[in-house]
Amino acid sequence: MIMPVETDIRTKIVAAAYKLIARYGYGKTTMADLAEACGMSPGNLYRYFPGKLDIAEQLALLAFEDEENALRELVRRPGLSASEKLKLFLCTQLRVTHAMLKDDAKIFEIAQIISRERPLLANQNLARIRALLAEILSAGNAAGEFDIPDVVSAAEMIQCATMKFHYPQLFTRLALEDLERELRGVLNLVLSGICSKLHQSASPDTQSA
Amino acid sequence: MIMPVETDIRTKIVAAAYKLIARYGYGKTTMADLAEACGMSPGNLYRYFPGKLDIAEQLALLAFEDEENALRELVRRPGLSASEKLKLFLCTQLRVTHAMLKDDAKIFEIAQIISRERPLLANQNLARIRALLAEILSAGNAAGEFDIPDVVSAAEMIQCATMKFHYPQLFTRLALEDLERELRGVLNLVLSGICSKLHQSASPDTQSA
DNA sequence: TGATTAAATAATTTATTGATTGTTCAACAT
DNA sequence: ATGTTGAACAATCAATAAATTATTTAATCA
Repeated sequence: MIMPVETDIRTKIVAAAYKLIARYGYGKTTMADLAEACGMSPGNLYRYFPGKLDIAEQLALLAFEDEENALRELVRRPGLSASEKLKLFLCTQLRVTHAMLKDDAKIFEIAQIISRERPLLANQNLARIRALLAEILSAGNAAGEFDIPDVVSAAEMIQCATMKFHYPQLFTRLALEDLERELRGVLNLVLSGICSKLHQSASPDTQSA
Repeated sequence: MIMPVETDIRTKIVAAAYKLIARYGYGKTTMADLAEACGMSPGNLYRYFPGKLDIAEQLALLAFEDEENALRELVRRPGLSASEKLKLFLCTQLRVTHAMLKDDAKIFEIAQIISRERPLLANQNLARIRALLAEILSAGNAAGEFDIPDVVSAAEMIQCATMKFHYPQLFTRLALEDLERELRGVLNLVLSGICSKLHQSASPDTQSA
């Protein structure tokens, strides 16, 4: 009863925040602007969110969720080998990040702010992505494509090995094509190590997405 | 004739700068302080260096050189397998960086400033380290330990895969032990891929430094 | 009584001003 | 003529005041 109403106004606030922040950036979007866009006083916002950062957190969580859903859909896609999925997964992630960095810098900034102020959330996002990676690796094991004794650990190590491509902004000014080339190279190296002997000669040569 | 004198004063300036910066940091070390320490006027410093940043650059180049020399000595050390050398090389690099971050933060800051203001120099340092990596890989090939078709490319990819450990300052919430564990995991993965079939069962299990 | 507001309060940002520092260069010293 | 300085100039930093923004709360409204 109270829940739906509250949820509707929260949702409305989040949607309005998304629009304003995409346009003006987080810092330049004031609570007064947001309240006006929602047709209420600034003080009323605090009945729905403890503070400005919490609204940003909600936006970041939605962005993480979108990313994870897209990647999960990939993982569940039939007709691809595990190697192909691994490559597609990580290349997609790189492309999405790179595109956002380029085209939606103001929204991207929210993820950065949240990563700094709420590191647990960023780590949870990484953990969920790792779980998806582990899923690919498990499927590769089950299909006899991979021979990985511990898929959870391997997923963690693959994530570490591809950290440069998860947070390209921290490491480099390289163009997307260069980053993709590097990522493909790293993945070929990694795949050489995890592919079972039966697939060793074929998988590292398979073309990526 | 002019050359030895000029070199001596440049060297003197660099040495004085090192002392002052190690103590006060780059930002708090003024050209006036430095000139006084060298027994000359501030204006005279500009006969030897175009600007303050150029003095910092010289210090960074010296630090890069020290690092590279230490790693080169490692690479040339007899009695270690290529796998062991690879692990030792990258673990040493991580430890040296981590220790500097902890114990010589003001000198470390210079490398960061130069990486930002003079990215070419930072990239050249990475390239020289990559060449040392390639040397290890070549030796592994020659010893029949590795089976790498293109050691230059593999060195590049190994560097990309270990980028997280090259810049530990970006992951300050991780303890050194955690970073080392991750690095070992990544290297085991990589080594699984580059070890020749004859060494496949032994090398990934070898204990690191 | 619960929801909302407008004003008050606290915190942060911005603008302004003065101080400091990097750099240049005319003047001076050798 | 070459080397050096100290003052002038330009750029940056630090301190302070003013403005703005986030948040809280007493008062008002439905």
